Amino acid sequence: MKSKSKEIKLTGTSYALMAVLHEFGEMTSYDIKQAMESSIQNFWPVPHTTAYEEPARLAAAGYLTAHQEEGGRRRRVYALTEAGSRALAEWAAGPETAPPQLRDEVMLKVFAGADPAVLVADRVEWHRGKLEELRGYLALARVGEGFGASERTLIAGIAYHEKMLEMIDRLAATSRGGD
Amino acid sequence: MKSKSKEIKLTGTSYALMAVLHEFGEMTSYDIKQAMESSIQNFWPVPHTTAYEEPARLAAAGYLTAHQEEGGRRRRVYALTEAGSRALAEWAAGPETAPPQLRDEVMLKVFAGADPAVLVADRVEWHRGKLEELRGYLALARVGEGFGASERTLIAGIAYHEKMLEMIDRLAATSRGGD
DNA sequence: TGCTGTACCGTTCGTCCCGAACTATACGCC
DNA sequence: GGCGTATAGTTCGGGACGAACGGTACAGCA
Repeated sequence: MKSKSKEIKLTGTSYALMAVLHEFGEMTSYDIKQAMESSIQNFWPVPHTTAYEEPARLAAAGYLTAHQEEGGRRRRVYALTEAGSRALAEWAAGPETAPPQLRDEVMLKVFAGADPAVLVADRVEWHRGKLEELRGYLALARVGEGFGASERTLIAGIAYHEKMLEMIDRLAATSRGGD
Repeated sequence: MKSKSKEIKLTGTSYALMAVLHEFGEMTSYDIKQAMESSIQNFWPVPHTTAYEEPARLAAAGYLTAHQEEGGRRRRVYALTEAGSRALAEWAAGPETAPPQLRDEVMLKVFAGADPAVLVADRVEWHRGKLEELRGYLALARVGEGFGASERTLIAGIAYHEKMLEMIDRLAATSRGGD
């Protein structure tokens, strides 16, 4: 209708990126990357190159505007277009969601016959580190702009890691007791 | 050394597949698919086409043998080679693991501003369904061959879904109470 | 014995996604 | 003005995904 922009498939990652732009307005790729790290990272992880490649894709399809700075790093600044906002809102309003997916290499190794002991100890450390990290982001978010989407996501992330730690505890206990 | 087979990168998915072959021996793609569904599915989901494409890749690289049946469906039967077993064992023995990754579209939608109510209700149902499914597999596994890798993975899967349900409860409670 | 319905089984293909490796810019500091 | 380091940005090859489709087996029944 409004322009002969290339049709692309909007994926979860596309929406994640647009949601960030929706919350914070104009951003460079680097800003996007940072914002994702301190918000939805836990529930939708992406490699940092996504913050460079995906906006270009979305812009080509008309969901984002892009202007490149003249000097210096010649960064591109992205913002949602009307079409982008609409697509995001429509998607968010729909009741269908794909089932959640977990990828856990520790479990995979255990499945392949590995001894859980060391792997699990590292994993516990990892979750604890994540908890600290998220609590840090949360503290910043509260000081900053009050209550927003990022904050809710961070709270959920904290709950998630706590539950995972409980799960590890429980599995360790039962395998000690029940074997 | 032993043959000029093509070098490929072994990914988590490669090892998942080899682990299944290690546990059950010779299998067709379809068998592999079924076995993965009733074991590591929760911790390493893959689309069913993987069970057809990946073994071919692995066989070309010398990690699997393949013979095709003569009549009927002309199915290919795969088995681990020496090289495959070794690669799997070495990988499983190593202490490094990639951090776990979760992808959750419900959280993503909430982040994008969606109302959690309906989404969460569906999600609770989904986890309950999974619990039933896994308990079913577990019952079969126990009747079958006794205690194996699959069974341990199923038990962990059950713990996982239970914890996720707890997490949802808790988040619902705090957002009701704390808002 | 042949038809038809349905469950089971297998493959192709275009696009998306990933991560290793690399390059470039900014800026403080000696 | 050169050096170190943190920050910012890009390329590219191949793995992964999922929609769509095609083939095979077999039971039931005419």
